Amino acid sequence: MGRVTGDGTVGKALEVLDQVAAFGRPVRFSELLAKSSFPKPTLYRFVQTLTNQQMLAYDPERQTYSPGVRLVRLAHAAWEQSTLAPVARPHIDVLSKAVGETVHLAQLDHAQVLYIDKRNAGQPVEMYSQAGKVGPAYCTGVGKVMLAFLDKETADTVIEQQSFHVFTAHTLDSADVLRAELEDIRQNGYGFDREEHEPGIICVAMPILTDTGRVLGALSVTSTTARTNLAGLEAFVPILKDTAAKITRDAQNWSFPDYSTKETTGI
Amino acid sequence: MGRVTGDGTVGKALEVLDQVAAFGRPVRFSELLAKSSFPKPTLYRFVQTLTNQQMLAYDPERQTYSPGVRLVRLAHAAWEQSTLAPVARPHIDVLSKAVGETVHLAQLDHAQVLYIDKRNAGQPVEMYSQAGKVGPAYCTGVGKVMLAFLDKETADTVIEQQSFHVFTAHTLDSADVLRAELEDIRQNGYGFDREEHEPGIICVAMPILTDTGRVLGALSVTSTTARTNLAGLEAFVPILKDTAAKITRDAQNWSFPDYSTKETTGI
DNA sequence: AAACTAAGTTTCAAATAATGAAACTAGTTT
DNA sequence: AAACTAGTTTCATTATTTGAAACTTAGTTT
Repeated sequence: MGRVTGDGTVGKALEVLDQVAAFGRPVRFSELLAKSSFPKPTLYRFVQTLTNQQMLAYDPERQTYSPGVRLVRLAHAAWEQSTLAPVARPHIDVLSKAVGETVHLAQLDHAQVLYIDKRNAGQPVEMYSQAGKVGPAYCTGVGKVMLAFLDKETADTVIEQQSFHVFTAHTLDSADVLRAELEDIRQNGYGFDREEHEPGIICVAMPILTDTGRVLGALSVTSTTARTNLAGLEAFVPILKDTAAKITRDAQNWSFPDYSTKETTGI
Repeated sequence: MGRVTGDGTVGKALEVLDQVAAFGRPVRFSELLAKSSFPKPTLYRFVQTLTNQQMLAYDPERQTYSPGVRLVRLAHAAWEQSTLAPVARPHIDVLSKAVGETVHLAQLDHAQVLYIDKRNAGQPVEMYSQAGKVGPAYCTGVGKVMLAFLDKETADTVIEQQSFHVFTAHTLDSADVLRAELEDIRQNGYGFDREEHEPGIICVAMPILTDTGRVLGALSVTSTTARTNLAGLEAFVPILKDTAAKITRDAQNWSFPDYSTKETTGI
């Protein structure tokens, strides 16, 4: 660990913010200190500053810090402006209704899959997976199809960063096995998750590419082995391909209004 | 508008981030410069740093900046840990099914309403599209019920910061009118939005308070004048009160696991 | 109750990073 | 080709950050 930060004070403060978020629960100053490479007073001042700025929230009762609400506000702007979500939304709605299964929209963030939208079709079952959640790239459908269409150099960098942690009996557990799988995906134009991340959970995934072949993101339809199988999911390939094409089209035509009138919005 | 930042370099950088988000669309460096109080090279370096850090995203084609994806990841952690959303989720699900109308969960952030969850009666969960959105406090149901139960000092500060922009013929347009309305709300224990923000849109709102009366957030059921009226919405008061009470209870019992095992999660 | 311990907070001189006027570069328009 | 605009770099000055050490609580042990 202890990666070089660069970007001066601001970079260091953001590193602290990431560390707090990485805990996944409210965390005490001393716990943070134990994991941090910063000396005590330095870390202390960063935490104070971030708390003042509402980037962290302090619970005086438990004496713990967690990521603050200001992030929620900022992220809404990010989601609307810097992700595929607003462009893809209407198409995902249609897709979701047509297939009657859970649909995910994801992008690549560093070496991880970042889920940016989701539709629970049928029953709103189990997991509250939400926009903003991250997952591994090497063992998810969306992750693999995005990796498959990256340029070689980027792909190598990203593959190197995969943990290849074995989640199930089907998890691809090395770069070599993964590379072979990616070659297959390039041939087909789409990919599967064969219970590689969670037992019983399978999906078909389709990359969303620009006209020039650059990876924008990926779509997937998820189901369970109890309800269907890979052949069943493969039936969704045409509609997935169609949806991806529409998102590509709209993403390229996407242009932002050049007036800055405050929205009168209705929630 | 040239408010003092404090918190040194980090505070200034975050001010820049807010400014970018405030545009609500991708923005050029020069546009940002025109609105910013920082000299050109200073602003330039902040924007560079924030872009390096993925807090901003740069579109080289259009030469514009927008809030970056790193925020989406961080906000997920904030949403799960520093808001009422995870505690309220199951209760809102129940409420939403029972009332068959749109349900909102909000908190107060500075002087604004921050929506942290939403259920669209018809469709299943459609997250993040609305979580993170901010709205005015003086002319929304959730805003007013939260203001009504703040301690006097905080309330005064917050009321002072309201714009009292007139959205509709029913918008409360001054601090005095608002204060009278808040008194009413304190009497009743709940409040309405009588088309104050958008024509045709009405809601009942219920505060979520701790045992000691501190404001945690607010719930609302929204509908349209085409479908119902205030009397119709008032029928939801008992179930709203019940839901709020359950959220209060769970929020107080809420305790985080003290192990930090990485989640094996299933998306 | 004194001594010990751990967690959190403050101090302050030294080290470092941020600052911004001015100058420069690369496009665009007159 | 001159004038203008947007974006970028330079560098001496200035201000902020840094962290070892000391201090303050609050909790625990002897």
